[in-house]
Amino acid sequence: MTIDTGTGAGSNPVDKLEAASISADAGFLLAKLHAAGSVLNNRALAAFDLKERSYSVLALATSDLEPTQREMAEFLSLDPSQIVALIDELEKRGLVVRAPGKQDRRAKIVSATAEGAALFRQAEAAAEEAEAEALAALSAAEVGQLKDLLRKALRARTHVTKNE
Amino acid sequence: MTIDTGTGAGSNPVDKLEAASISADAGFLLAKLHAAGSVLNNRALAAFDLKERSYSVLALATSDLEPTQREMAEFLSLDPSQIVALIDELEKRGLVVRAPGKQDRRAKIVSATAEGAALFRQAEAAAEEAEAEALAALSAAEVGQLKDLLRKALRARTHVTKNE
DNA sequence: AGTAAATCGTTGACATTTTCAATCATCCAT
DNA sequence: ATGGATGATTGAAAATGTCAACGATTTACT
Repeated sequence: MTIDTGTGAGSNPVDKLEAASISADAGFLLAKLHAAGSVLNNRALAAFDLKERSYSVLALATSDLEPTQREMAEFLSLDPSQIVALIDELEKRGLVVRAPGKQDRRAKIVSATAEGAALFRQAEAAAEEAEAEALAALSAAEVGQLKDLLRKALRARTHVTKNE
Repeated sequence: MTIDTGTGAGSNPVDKLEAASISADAGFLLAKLHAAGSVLNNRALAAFDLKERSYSVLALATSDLEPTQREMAEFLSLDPSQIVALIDELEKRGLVVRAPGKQDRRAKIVSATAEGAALFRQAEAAAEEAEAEALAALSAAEVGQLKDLLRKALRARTHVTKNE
């Protein structure tokens, strides 16, 4: 695997745009790093027939938190109907199962099968590699700082919904 | 100094999922904050009939950097054909114009009209407010840190394209 | 207990966004 | 000059996002 770091000599002609005012925008920087990371993530996960979406659902199902579909939807900022499709797919592959909620039988608790958990562990390792690659320019300490800042920014989030 | 936000009163039932391993993933945190920020951004920009996408294009057009469409596409991590549509729209509204490239007449340099620049300045103010809201939990110093880390992570980026 | 309102998952329709191949015009190297 | 690259554009196909409606439950109220 050759990591083609071209930045040395070439000085991409696009770099000039970094002088634009929008480069100072946190949302823009966030979007860009997220986009770059997604590519690497999806590339790594493709080996397991997963995408970021299904991977994150599988991650929640593998935890012992007994998440319901609705909780997943909210946590992942997805529409509940999207969760349905993702779980249908994972269930068809025998990676997760739906069980009725204990106190609320409308709800469905999604949990990973043994296979699902095993696949997740492998995928997780690949995802961690991808993350390392995406953040290669940062030291371990800086990665920690970055995560802390992101978490802190998110924590106070007053549950932003799209409407209203 | 422990800033124990949140858990006191509401304690959303979804918060339990934060214990999932995926919460430690930088890509996931990035995605989540980006999603939350986008909602606020788009909400703020709607007042000017702009979305994040058209806003960022307008931002580049307003700069004196004379970006071509291809440069915009690469800089914004968008497909060139998407840029076409965005600029068609902005041009129809009289906010930007296309001019043939100086050395390369295939290329088209996009620049804002006076109206476009004026609209951008207003929209920019609104976007800054939205950003402040999205990052309200961070101090000014922390916002600066966050931006620095994001920029640093992006700088070394070896121009990741989707296909190999 | 009985009823009305709210919630969960699901489905299906529709809009928006992404992705990609094909095309024309222009540029660049030989 | 000719052939191979590159920039913009178009259009089609696939993937995603959004939303309203529905049956099955739960919850709140009387």
